[in-house]
Amino acid sequence: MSEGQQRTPLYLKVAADLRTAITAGEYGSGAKLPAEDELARRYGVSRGTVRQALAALRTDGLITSRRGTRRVVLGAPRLHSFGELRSFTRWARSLGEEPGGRVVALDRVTANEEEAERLRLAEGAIVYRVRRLRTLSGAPVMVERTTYPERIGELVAGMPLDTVSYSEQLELHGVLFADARHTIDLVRADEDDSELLGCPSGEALLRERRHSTDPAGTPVEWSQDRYLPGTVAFTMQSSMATTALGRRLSQ
Amino acid sequence: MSEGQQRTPLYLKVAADLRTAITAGEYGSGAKLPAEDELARRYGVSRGTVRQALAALRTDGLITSRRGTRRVVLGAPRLHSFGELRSFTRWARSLGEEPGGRVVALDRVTANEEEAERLRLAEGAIVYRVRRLRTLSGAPVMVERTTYPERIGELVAGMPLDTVSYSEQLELHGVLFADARHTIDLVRADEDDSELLGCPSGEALLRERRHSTDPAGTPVEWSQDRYLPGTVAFTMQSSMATTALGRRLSQ
DNA sequence: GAGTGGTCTAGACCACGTA
DNA sequence: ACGTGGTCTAGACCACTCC
Repeated sequence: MSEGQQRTPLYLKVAADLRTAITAGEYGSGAKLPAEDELARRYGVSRGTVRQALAALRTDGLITSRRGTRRVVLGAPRLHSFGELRSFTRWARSLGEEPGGRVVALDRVTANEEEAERLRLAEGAIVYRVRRLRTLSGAPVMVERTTYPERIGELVAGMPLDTVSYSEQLELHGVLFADARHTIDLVRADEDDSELLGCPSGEALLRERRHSTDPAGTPVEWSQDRYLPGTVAFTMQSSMATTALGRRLSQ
Repeated sequence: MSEGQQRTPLYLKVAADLRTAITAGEYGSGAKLPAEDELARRYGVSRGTVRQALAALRTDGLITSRRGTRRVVLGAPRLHSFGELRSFTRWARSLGEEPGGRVVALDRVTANEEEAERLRLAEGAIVYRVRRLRTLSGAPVMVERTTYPERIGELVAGMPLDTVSYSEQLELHGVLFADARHTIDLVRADEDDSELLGCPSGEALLRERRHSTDPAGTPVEWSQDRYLPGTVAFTMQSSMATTALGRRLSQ
């Protein structure tokens, strides 16, 4: 018997069901969720599976939890999936905006010290540097400077210059993104930024630096994105239990 | 027999042990961790406990994981604990810097619309607005505007004006912080910011807005912090499995 | 095919909150 | 005292990777 269907884990189905129930307002903000045992009975699964589902909602910031009382609904979160976070294109689409992009430069070079370290390559290894201007409904929003290791850069270099989403294309080629580390701070626009974004040189920009790895832990991308003021805000959720967020001194 | 000792969960001990082993360099970046069964045997715990420990390292961005292969070490993360993230004082101390603060204004007022919504209070409820200048080793770094619900504001108002850490004092009074939602973007310094921070009016500042709740899900704080450029960077970790991070359009 | 992580179950005991 | 979530165990089966 062929089982063509992709099986979703049980706990994800439970989580999805609870998530829709919450966002549909079945539990108001501040309401109490049913007990774990009750949910287990209701969904016909074990308590462990329910706990796995609830943990997912917890890290999304949808609910609290503490020993001794029922879980409490915090409210709808409006955070983004990993895909929307990683891909400008997906993010734009999820907002109903029309994403655009234009490659400004694409170079095949030997990695400098920082690139080699970030991408965990030997010094002098080949990398591809891509600079792109990203637009939202035609208006310039962000300048993206990305360095790819050779294997992935080759794929990027082979794509048409007007490719809207590299991420999606790369995924079609089997390049998977699994983890990312982000740093957000403020920088001044240099001459290139100023020309591309149409802002004064020296203007403050919101900068996100992103270091992504595939499921095997191999670095696949090292990027530096600079956003015009007023175009973007980053949001995140942290909790006593799970925190993957920090604050650093600059540089 | 009295058991005076506070018991730490087993899985946290295992996680701490693995964390130190990793940061001590026992596993180089890119190295493979022992299998779950092996770790379970080594620590004398069940596989479930090992998995709980590994999950913690995963959300810290220390390791990857995928079906079929051993977990791979990504490297030392340098993210902060929830406490260090929430408290300017704790953060500063963890860097070896000397935190300071000065209360600029403390008002007992009726909540405006935004405050009422954020703190989930009825419109017209009493809140406390506190404005403080925060310093690092004497140098101005950040202006903090915080709104507290009445119950907590009363505690804050009763503290000496030179109290360095409200957070720690509040915890001593039994006020616990459990979850927080953060938004990071860029704003222009207004007259007050400019005077306190000693920067030109209109200067770009890095802004963090923070909305914290206690373990019961009750809002305890709504704060807006404005950092001088070049003093701070925010870092975070996201992964395909667990993402509590997003990107929004401004406002 | 062997090894490994992902999912799931069933049951136990404990720590905390509330009444 | 009781209900609830947090921790922990033991065992099962599956999906994936790599040899």
